[in-house]
Amino acid sequence: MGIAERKNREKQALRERILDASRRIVVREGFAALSMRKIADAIEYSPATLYLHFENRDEIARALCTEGFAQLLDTLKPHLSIADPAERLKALWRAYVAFGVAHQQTYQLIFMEDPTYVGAAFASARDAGDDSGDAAFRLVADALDELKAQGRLPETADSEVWTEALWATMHGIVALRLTCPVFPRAPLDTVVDAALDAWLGAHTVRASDPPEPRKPSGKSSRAPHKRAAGVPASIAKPKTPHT
Amino acid sequence: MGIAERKNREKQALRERILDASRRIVVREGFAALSMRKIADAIEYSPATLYLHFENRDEIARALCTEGFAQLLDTLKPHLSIADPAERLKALWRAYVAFGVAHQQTYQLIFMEDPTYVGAAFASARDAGDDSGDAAFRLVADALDELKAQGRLPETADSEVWTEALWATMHGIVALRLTCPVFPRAPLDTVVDAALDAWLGAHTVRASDPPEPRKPSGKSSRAPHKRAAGVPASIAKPKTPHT
DNA sequence: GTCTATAGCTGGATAGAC
DNA sequence: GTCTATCCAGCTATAGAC
Repeated sequence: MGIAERKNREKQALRERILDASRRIVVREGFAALSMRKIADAIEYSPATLYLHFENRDEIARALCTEGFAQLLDTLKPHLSIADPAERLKALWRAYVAFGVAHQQTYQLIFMEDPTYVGAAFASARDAGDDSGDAAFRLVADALDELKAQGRLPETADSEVWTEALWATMHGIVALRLTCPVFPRAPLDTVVDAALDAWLGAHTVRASDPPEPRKPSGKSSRAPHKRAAGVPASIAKPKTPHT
Repeated sequence: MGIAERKNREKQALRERILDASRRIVVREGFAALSMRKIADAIEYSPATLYLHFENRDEIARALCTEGFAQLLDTLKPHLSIADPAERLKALWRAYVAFGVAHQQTYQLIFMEDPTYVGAAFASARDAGDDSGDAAFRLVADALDELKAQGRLPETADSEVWTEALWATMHGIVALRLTCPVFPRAPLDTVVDAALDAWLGAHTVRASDPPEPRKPSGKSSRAPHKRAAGVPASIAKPKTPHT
């Protein structure tokens, strides 16, 4: 069956060339500029040929999303080994923002273009046995749980909710940066770090601070909370139901 | 000059009809679906006529942005009279997010479409004597300063930076909501409130806490934002006693 | 001021020859 | 598998008649 295999390889190869060309176009000119004609030109095939490898333009777009999403996750991976959960989270989200800014068009394609694209990226990651989309979610939530266990986050913090909120924050920073010229006036890193500090505390690891004897009382024992070591009041304080 | 005035009025009226029709199209079908042909159809004029009132499609888009931006600011206005700065900020940002979700296409047009549009909205608000874009910025920053003065925010918090970070957070929530189907899993309000609590503290007013002595200079590194008497024209109700 | 008519372009997608 | 040729649709914008 050597012949069939070779043909298969060649087919795969062309598919790759199509995606390569598409990626280059998107990166250079943005997703709006991606047309079948342009791709065909770039790879020196006729437009009709593309349809033998992809059903339509959307399928190419989704393939690019999947790729880009995997690339993003790869970028984050190295930071997972950081022991301290707060530092780990900070490194992760800094890398996330850096990716978004460095790969504007890719980031935009994945998260800001067509709602079906993100879904596809998540789903196809799932299908690939590579549960990475949801896994990334869990990694953040787990780190938050670690922090909570160490008494460094309010007990009332729901790690699922916080995960989404953190994501929104970082996405917002990237998104505004890409589509809103008046943002930011401060250096981007400053804003990122301010946000991370607000969420996770401005502290470095406080080995000295013993995990606080958390009263299970839940209700705000309006504590003599020393606003310890740069921990923003907002975070250090237990949540009280607001009026 | 009654005749000239009537003609002028009629011209204005048609301009309005064009914008009305455009707005309806954008709201119903999204900005991408806005074409000169479609507008002309909707108002039962020929496409050519549109060019007598607007230079091109972009100018119509920018006009819609300006409108939408003003509408957004109007939505926020009522909350400016809230005395407690934390509560004021929470109300403002909740309203901001609510606007974004309720007027998806408008929000998207202003902040997520073309980078030049936001700029135009800000700028034309400025030209109208109505310094509202920047004013909104200042209102948030001022509220943060109040909080700081009351010792409810860490002294190291740069209110300019926090303003941008808060904006990014809320924008991220809206943006993800609009373009990312997997977000949020938790109810949207929950995420919004979690974010607001994280930034501003879950506390209600603590009258017992003595306002901390305020350092006049702070560490606001960037601009010499003097603007001392610069109370915003349109938005600034008698509120905000700023420093 | 308003219309008709149209130039001129870009695009997705397919039929049918080779 | 690949190409040529082509259909059809949509768009912006303008020229010139009325």
